[in-house]
Order: sequence, then C-alpha cells, then structure tokens
Amino acid sequence: MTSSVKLSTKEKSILLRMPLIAATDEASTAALMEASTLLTLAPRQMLIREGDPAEHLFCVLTGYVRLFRVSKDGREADVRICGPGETFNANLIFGADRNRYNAQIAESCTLARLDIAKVRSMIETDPNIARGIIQCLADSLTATMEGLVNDRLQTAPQRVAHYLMTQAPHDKASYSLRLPFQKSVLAGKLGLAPEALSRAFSSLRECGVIVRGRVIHVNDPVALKQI
Amino acid sequence: MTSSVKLSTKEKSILLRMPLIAATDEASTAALMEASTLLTLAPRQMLIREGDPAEHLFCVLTGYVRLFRVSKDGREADVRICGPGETFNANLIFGADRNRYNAQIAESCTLARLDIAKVRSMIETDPNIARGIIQCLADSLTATMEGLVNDRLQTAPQRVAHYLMTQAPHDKASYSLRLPFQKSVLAGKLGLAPEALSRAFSSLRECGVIVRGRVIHVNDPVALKQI
DNA sequence: CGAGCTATTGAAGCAGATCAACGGGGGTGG
DNA sequence: CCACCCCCGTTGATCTGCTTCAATAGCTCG
Repeated sequence: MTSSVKLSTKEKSILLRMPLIAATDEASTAALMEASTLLTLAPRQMLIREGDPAEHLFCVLTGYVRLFRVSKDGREADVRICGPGETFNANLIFGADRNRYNAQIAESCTLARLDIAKVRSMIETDPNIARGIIQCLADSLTATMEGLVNDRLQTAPQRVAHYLMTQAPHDKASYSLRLPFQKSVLAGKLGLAPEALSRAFSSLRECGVIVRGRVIHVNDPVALKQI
Repeated sequence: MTSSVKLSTKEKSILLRMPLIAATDEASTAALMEASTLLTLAPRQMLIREGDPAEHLFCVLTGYVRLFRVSKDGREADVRICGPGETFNANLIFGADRNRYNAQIAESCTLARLDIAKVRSMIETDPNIARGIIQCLADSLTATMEGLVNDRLQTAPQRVAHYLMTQAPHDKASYSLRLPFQKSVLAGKLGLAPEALSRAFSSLRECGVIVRGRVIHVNDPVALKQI
C-alpha cells in the first residue's frame, strides 16, 4: 500500500497551507510543488532508516510519522512525532548525507517528498523558499527543545498535563479531545514507557481528566495547570 | 565588565571561520559583519531572559554560553551549551518575538550580536546569508536532537563516555583533554546533577579514564566505546 | 465472534535526584 | 609570596519516579 504519484488538485490545496510553502510568491509555490512527489503509506511502515543515504526531505500532509533512534542494545527512543504541516530531514540540506534517525509511519500518512539536491539549489536562487526552510527548521528546533526541557524538568503527570494543555481549544471551561494516534505513540513522544503514561493518566483522574479509549475529557483546565 | 563595540580586525578573522558567515560571497560576509556588535561578558552574567522581547541573535566567538529554562518550582534545566562558532536565538527570526530560554555566560565570552530584524531583511535579499542561517539552524537542531536521544537511551556513564568520544582527537590510542568549562556545566549539558557526573567519572575509572581537575586522560578509547 | 494487538494494573528493581557533610584547589587579600 | 577563605567537587545515605516484567482486561478488525 505504498504509492508515489504527482500531486492532485486536492493535495495541492493541502500543501498550500504548509509553513514550508507559505511563501507569498506564487512562482515559488509552484516550483516547490513541481518538485514534490506524493506518498501514501500504511501504519508501521518504515520510511527511512538511520545511516542510509539521505536523498529526500519530507512534509507531512496528513497522518503522523515517528522519528526514532535505536540504541546498541535494541531499545528505541523517539526523537519527534511529526504531524500535519511538519517537515523532517530538512536539517540535512547542507549537512550530513546520512539519515540521523529512523522514520516509521504512526498513523496512515500522506506526505510530500522533495529531492534534497533540488531543494538545495532552489534555496540558492529563491529567497521565499529559503524562508520556508528556515521556518521549518526553526519550528523543528523549537519543538525538539521543548521536548528536551520537558523531559528534564517535568514528571510524567506534568508532561501529560502539558500535552493536554497544548491540545486545548481556546481556554474553554472544559473540553474533549481525541488522540490523533495510539497511546503508545504519545508515550514515546513524551519520553515515557506506555505503562508510565497509563499511570500518569490515572493519577490525573483526580484533576478531572477522564480517559475512554482515544477520547479524553478535561473537566478542569485550571486544576491541570497547577500540576 | 560588559563592553559593546564594533569589531576589530582580529575579531573579524574569528568571525570569518563561523558557519554562519562561511558564505562564499565577500559582500555577504561584509554585510553580516557590519550588522554585528561585539560583546565581552564575564562568567555568571545573564545575557537574555526567558519571556523578554527577542531582538538579537548571537554567535559565540570564544567562551561558552549556557541556555536554560526554569521550572515553576525553581529548578533549572539546560537546553544547550553553546561554544565557539555556535549560534543561538536564530529560531526566532521568523517566529515568536520572545526568548524561549535564559542565557548565562558559563565561561568568559566574546560574542557577536546581530539585530534580528536586520538579519531578517538580509535573508530576503541575500541567498548566501539565508544559507548561513539554515546551516546554523540545522546544526542547532542536530545538537538538540542528539541531546534528547542521549537523555532517553543512555545512562550517566554512557553519556559521559559519549561526550569524551566526541572530544577525542582522531582515534588516538590514548589522549588527554581539558574541559573547556566547569564540571557543573558539563553535568547540566548532559542532563545530570553534578553529583551524578562525579559518580559517572569514578565508574569510568575502571575503563581507563583518569580525572584530575579539569584535565581528563583517556587510556583506552576502545573500552570506552563498549560502555 | 474470535484472534491478536493495545492498554491497564500490580510488584519489583534500578538509576538518578536530593540532602548533608567533608575535602581540596584556586583566587584574593594581606 | 603566603595564608586564608570560599566555592567547586566528591562521597555517602536516603528517597522518589520510572522502567521492567508479568498477568489480565479491553479494543479492533477480520
């Protein structure tokens, strides 16, 4: 269930809303789209492998991709979970020619694939595209820093509470949300074992957090902030 | 002991070797230098504070800067330690207008300060400068990812061993090195309490790692890799 | 409706944080 | 140049939080 085709009108309209392509210039947008190939991938499928030659950068249109690395003794640690609008492998444009992590599909994905060499040369000539790439890199960096800091100074329940807050609609008194991926993926994203995530959720029950399957109800956002 | 002046010839020659400025074009280099102000700062001094308006990006010429965030209960966690050639606050060029972390001088520093707005407009017109920024962001992202992954899948002795390996000269049979900053800074960089770093060092003694003050001697790089 | 994966819960073990006390080295002032 | 002092680093003891292992319960999808 892998396919690889040029973009349809519908996918182009999705791409138009990406940070990478939010350049004001129409010609830049067209050039980027021309260089893009659309991929459709099924969950669990491996997209790239650590150490392999890096030839593409990717932009997630729908679904989620899990970037992770494997230690010598076989344990896996997530680097980042990429959702719609997010880009990865952009740090390799002017750098190493090898992938620095594995990428696996977490939820059924459509993504745009761009040839790194092509993007590199576009940057040299088109400031709008350069700006798009800078934006992507900055977003990736911010997200990764955030992950690192949260790992270092928050406990498991705090990380979960923080995640729920980032997913909150504008300061509603209470809200429900549906996890966009499996709990095991969320666990990895937060740097926890699945069991630890489970325990964190149940410890948050007393702050008005109710979990049923993928649906989570937050009764008291204020109490959540206190954790 | 804070000073802020235009660049001397000597400092310009240092700047010329920075990734940020390693643009082939001479005019681009000159423009960046023109926009730079030189700062000299003493250890422990605060350079920027989380939440303050972000007006500058910085490039370390000599010394070390510690980027960290503070939790609600006052604990500090390092985001990154920036050494010579490294740049920070570049992720704010097209993004948030507030600093996302505190910056404190770890070792006596000279650094170049660039106005973010000025850099932003230079990017729009000069592809070489855009490329420099992309390079910086990519390096920062790679370093931060590396930190996150190491936190998640390495123990304290492994992190220290890994650090020593990154500091090794080209695969010598044995080598000495001098820490460029205090051990407490290294501890923070590795996501450890100072006590944990100390214990890690003494556990590495049996792999031929000898510590005396800031000087570390590595007898058996091969054994170190096995940890 | 059943098979297999995903999530929960319990129990045990471990790594690192924290607290406290001590020793040593470098910088400063005399 | 020497002595003192302060701060950094070390070491020990305890404590907490997360991982790991194991067993069970619940979903989801064929």
